[in-house]
Amino acid sequence: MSPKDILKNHGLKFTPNRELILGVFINNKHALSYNNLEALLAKKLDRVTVYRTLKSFEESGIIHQIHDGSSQIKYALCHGGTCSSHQHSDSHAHFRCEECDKTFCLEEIAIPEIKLPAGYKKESQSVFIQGVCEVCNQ
Amino acid sequence: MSPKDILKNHGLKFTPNRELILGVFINNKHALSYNNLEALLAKKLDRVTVYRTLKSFEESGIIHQIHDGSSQIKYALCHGGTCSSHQHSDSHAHFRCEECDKTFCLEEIAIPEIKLPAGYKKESQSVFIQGVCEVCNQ
DNA sequence: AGTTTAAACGCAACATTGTTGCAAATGTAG
DNA sequence: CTACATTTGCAACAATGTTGCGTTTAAACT
Repeated sequence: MSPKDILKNHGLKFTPNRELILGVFINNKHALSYNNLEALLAKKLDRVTVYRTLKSFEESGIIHQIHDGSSQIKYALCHGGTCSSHQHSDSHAHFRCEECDKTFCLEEIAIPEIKLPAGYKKESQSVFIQGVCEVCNQ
Repeated sequence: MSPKDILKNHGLKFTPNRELILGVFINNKHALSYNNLEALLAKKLDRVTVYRTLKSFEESGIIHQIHDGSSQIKYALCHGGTCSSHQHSDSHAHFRCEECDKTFCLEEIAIPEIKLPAGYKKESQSVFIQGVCEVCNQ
């Protein structure tokens, strides 16, 4: 699906800036911070535009936030079409490789049920794993 | 154990500032960000001092970092004496209550083994759960 | 195609979070 | 009590993110 179609399907206007930013996500399999994004964007976009674009992508279910150990919030494409506005089915685990320092989604693995102590109610959970990825572990 | 003893046991000098900050952690069961800490410290300490104190507490195994969904890093006391310099046995889950907006450690619950895809090597993992805590869930 | 209109954009300014260098103050060992 | 390394506070800086506002632009509608 082209960037244009993705934007339209999520009810967003198609603009050159959005096409650029979405393209960077499509071409990179790992999660991106604002910092990463800026480095990958040849053309300089205003910082505000980038942040606002990230926010609208997130709110329309195109990307989701990932909090890895770093101080920056990273973003990655949502897959499977299960994400929508304000309801991210962000149920997969995230993995950061300590060698290449990339963070990505592990859609494949199942996350076992985690039991809370009595009295607690669970709304969402996130599992974050650090180690060495399959590319670096060779 | 008094703040003075805790500091001595971890090889840190005893100073009024450190006593104050450690006291705030002892009196609060939940994790604290710099922001929280500043609000709880009656006496105004310099921002630099607080950050440096947090860093030395962390490096000596008194507190550990917690990354909850917020943009700020939070800290909580290490329990069980299993943490030491640069080797935090941070194997428990963390929980943030959506009602009282407090984050704390769930030392009690066991975290099931999470299997990675072939080729990946796991070094550490963290489990973060959001929901309603036992106090608010009534 | 031309007009309209709400959305997107860029700029300036600001807020928060965290760090670095340096000189002065202070805790602790001897 | 002295000496010395550590801690502290100040000033300055850097990174990350937000807000307000006037201008531009995508796209819907004649």
